[in-house]
Amino acid sequence: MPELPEVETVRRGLAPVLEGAAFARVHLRRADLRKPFPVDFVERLEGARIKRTGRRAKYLLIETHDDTLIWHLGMSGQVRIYPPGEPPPLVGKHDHVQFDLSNGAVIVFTDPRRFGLMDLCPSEKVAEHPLIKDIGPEPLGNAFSGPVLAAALKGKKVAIKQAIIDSHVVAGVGNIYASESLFRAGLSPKRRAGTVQGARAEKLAGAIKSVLSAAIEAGGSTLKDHRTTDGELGYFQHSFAVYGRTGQACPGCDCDVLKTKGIQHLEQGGRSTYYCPRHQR
DNA sequence: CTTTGGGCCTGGACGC
DNA sequence: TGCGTCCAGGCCCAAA
Repeated sequence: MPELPEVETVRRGLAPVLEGAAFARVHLRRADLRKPFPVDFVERLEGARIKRTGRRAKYLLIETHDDTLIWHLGMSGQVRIYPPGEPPPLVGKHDHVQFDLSNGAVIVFTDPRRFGLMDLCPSEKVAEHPLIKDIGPEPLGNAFSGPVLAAALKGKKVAIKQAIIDSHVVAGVGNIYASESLFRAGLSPKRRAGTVQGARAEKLAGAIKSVLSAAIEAGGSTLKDHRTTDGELGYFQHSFAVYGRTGQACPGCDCDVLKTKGIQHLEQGGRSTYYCPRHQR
């Protein structure tokens, strides 16, 4: 499911409910998702007070005094908050984890495809965690800029589309926002990554920032699975310029769909890419 | 070192 | 209605 904007949307929903509360009970309904849960997962969390919520790339970071819960939503993960006083939810087939909080709220993690994962890590060591340590800069942070992106792309022979979904290059950009960013930057997804330097890198870095920021403001994009923690749909999918719009008119140029072919679809590294060949070079 | 491809899972859409 | 096939927002890891 989720790329950076969807995970950030979930984090923003969780923050006011989690911060300052403690995990009262943790219900684990299976031993593993993509990876096994730590054997002492429940006992380490129960009773722990939550100091803050964070996010690194597509990982949610739920920081308690001792441990930080590192939580990935995978492809199909959803997080739902049931406020205090709501009747306890029925346990669904794919509801794998439930957190009962000291403030009475209940958090349920549902993940049909089970590509999500949870791990625990001493809070002071999160940056060195194997899942986290090699991730590139946060695209919305000051550490990400045209020159930084250019340096990461230098010498790369893969297509720029594949380069920007590589988490070592920049954190949190997945398949949808890669297409959308390249559209905003006017760059062809097929262009060799190493040729994106100087002004082109500047433009692409700016495009990544702008599209991710806009998507967060819209509560993310809901294609199938993504929901906010209230169960609401995101609505940025209505703002897609190219993703999933094969054959439709390009919103960035005046190409006549009857004469040209409009938005095109191609496959790169086994993933779908969408772009306008006239608008993007 | 970089790049590619397989694998992990389920469910929904589609064609017959 | 039922069955098979294909596709999906991620990412790890082995192999080339």
